[in-house]
Amino acid sequence: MKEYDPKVIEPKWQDAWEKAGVFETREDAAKPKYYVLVEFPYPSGKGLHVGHTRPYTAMDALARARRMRGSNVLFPIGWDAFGLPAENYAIKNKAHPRQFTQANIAAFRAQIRSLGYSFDHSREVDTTDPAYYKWTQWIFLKMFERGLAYKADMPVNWCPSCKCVLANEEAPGGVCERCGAETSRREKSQWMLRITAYAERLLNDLDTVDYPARVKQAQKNWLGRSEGAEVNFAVWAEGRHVHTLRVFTTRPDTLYGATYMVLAPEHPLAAEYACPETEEYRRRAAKKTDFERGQLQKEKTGVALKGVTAVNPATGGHIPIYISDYVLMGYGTGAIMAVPGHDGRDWEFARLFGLPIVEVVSGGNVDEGAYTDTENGTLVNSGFLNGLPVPDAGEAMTRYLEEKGLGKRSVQYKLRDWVFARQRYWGEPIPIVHCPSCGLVPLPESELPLTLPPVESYEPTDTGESPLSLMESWVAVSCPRCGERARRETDTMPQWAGSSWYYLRYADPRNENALASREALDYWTPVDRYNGGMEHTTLHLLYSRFWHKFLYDIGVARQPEPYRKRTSHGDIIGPDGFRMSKSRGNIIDPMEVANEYGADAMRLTILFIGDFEKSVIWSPNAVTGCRRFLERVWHMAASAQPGDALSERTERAFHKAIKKVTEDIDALKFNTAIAALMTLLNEMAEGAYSRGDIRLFVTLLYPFAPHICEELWEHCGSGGLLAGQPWPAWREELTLDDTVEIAVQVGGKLRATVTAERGLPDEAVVDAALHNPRIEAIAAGRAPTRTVVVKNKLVNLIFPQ
RNA sequence: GCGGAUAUGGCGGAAUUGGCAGACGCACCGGAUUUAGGUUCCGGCGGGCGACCGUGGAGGUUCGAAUCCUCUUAUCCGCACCA
Repeated sequence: MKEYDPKVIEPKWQDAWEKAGVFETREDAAKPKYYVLVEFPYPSGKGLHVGHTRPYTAMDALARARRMRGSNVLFPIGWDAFGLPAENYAIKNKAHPRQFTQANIAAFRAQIRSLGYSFDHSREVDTTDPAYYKWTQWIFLKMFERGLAYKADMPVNWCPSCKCVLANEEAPGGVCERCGAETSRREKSQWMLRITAYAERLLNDLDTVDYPARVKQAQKNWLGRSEGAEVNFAVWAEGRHVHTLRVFTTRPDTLYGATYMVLAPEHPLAAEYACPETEEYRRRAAKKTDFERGQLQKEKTGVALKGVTAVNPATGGHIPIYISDYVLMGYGTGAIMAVPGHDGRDWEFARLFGLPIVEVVSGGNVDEGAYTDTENGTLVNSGFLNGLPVPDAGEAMTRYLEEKGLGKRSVQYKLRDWVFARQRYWGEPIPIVHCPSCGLVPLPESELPLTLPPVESYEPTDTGESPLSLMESWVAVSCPRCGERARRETDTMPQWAGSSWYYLRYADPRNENALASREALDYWTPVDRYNGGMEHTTLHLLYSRFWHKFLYDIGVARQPEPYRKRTSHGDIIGPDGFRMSKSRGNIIDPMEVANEYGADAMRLTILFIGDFEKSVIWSPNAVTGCRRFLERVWHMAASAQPGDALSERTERAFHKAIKKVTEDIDALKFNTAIAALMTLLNEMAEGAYSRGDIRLFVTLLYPFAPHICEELWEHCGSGGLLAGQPWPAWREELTLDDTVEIAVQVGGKLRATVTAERGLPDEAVVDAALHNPRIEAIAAGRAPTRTVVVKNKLVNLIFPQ
């Protein structure tokens, strides 16, 4: 037998799998389906990185094991190929972004293949393919139909030097990524998706899915549910009631302590009662980016709104109204009642402006600072609430407000609606026409897909519009409703669009009449396992849950939740302990590792290096160990005794390992599964072993290192592909040894061990322990006052002092 | 500030309904094979001469704690003026 050479055997088996089509999946009612999903990659010019290989290798092992265990496994891959790098490439090279995208996809496909991933390539999807984005556009139209897609004025980042609208990611720190100029905020009419309409269901249905606690918690925080009340404050000007100002508060119990009100600078009332001072403040606030507002969070600023006061509905007293940018227009009503006695921000602001601070919950010292830790407090200075504990007082005040028509119980979410437009070329065109008489008119479904026209320049325009806006022949269109001259929407969708429903398309990727057939969705969905990065928890994962729920509501999706179980891999950190980055020069290229040590060794290393769900430092030495292990498997296979019979000597070791490996793969404990195989190999090496033993061994190793296992399977004279073999079963009684080592403790400290038959009665175990010479010496003739026996494991003896 | 995690040998990490801490691998040390080796094989490997001591630190519960409780320190990750 030749030396182990991954460069020869790996392509050999990749070809064999492809030729046999073993990873191509079709519906089969006779088999249980199992849908394993990984986040599809953005095909960048840089190729696969370790961030891809960890989840892909892990899910590949799971998929391969599940196939052998008899499931009909759907393990698809595709390309999330819209996005800025392709567009920047196009700008630079004056070429269509498709060229760049196609080349990258080809490179990714080749790399993925060379690592031996068992994806079903016959089901590939590409978000930039019109046959795919036809359905992305279709979903958008359905949302528009139901009022979930709408246009609204939203502040955007504006670079005055590039004359360009930037996404938040393109303006880190309030500075244009491209030219370095300071960006400002501008109002722009933008497409929005009403994800907030689904906030409650997105929150409640988390109870119905199996996600890691940290993922659920992050989504809960992001959704940010708060219970409280809306309270109406009458606004007076020139001696009469001119407005009613609604505020949201989580603390209606503190209403007696509300000594002033604050409006967000963007609040309409602030414009109505403007004076030069407030206008100046509003201008300055408008210029600040969100980032700058955040930076200044400690220092309060503001201006009084002159000529108006508000009436505190509890006290009946008039209180002043301010504008300040510590109040956000995007949350609640854009106005707050300020309770400086019990809110740190209000306290600071009140101090700055010399406003009254009233204590309404006893226990703190409001002269020193806001007293906020009030769960167990009692109300004071609060009329009918005096003496009530805080929770009861909140309840009493809410009831009072509702009875008097002064307010009502209310729930608020931090979640904002989703800005669903980019002024870019390389995205799905939004299939809407602007008609002077009909307004926003959706394209008829029959005109989908609305494809991207070729343009001359891919640069955004001077006005910050998409380059599509310059394509007069494309933009000018007759209104689908009235036939008059109208113009197409020229914004495109954000990159999150295509990835919000791709897992449904995999079920039926070539369907021209529906995004997927009902039969295919009934068979394949929901996704059984979805693994992805923590960084997608609050964007992609939430967005796709939202789209899925919408599709469920209109009868397309078959279940209310898309993913039954979500898992999240930890990051791989550079060998120096820092996050991998170009500037640090600590990037590990998985293709280089695979090239040097083989794909199998690379896969094994990725899985063995640490707990899959935790972040781990890449250690170059770990590859050596894994490669060495494979070499050892190879050499042992070469020198195995002929014969198919399994050795009796290692029978129990095998049954233990089968159980361990099977269970660990399901639990994503790949590191311990591989450790168990190393242990097993060590035991095999202690004596003679047959080709049959090797065959069983490579069957167990196959999900992790498939190429070498196929080669050795063939070498051992077995027919067919290992990929098509059944997974071995274990017998529980053979996973246990018939003798056990029992730890003997005295007073909880280990003093000896005794060997005993499994299941020996407690008294006999104690007896054996007491006859151990070491224990006899300690006992010195005394009898134990107490004995604790843990069956087959341990006995603890307590002797009198 | 809020929320979530993590802390175990020289290193990566095992061990969780509380029951022999350090599985497995790396590195290292010794030996064999090898004229050579990113080879293979065998042995050793938490600390301490020892009684013993050891899972970030301090208490506690328990016959028994890496594991449970209280407090605390450090690091990492989200979110962040959310009323």
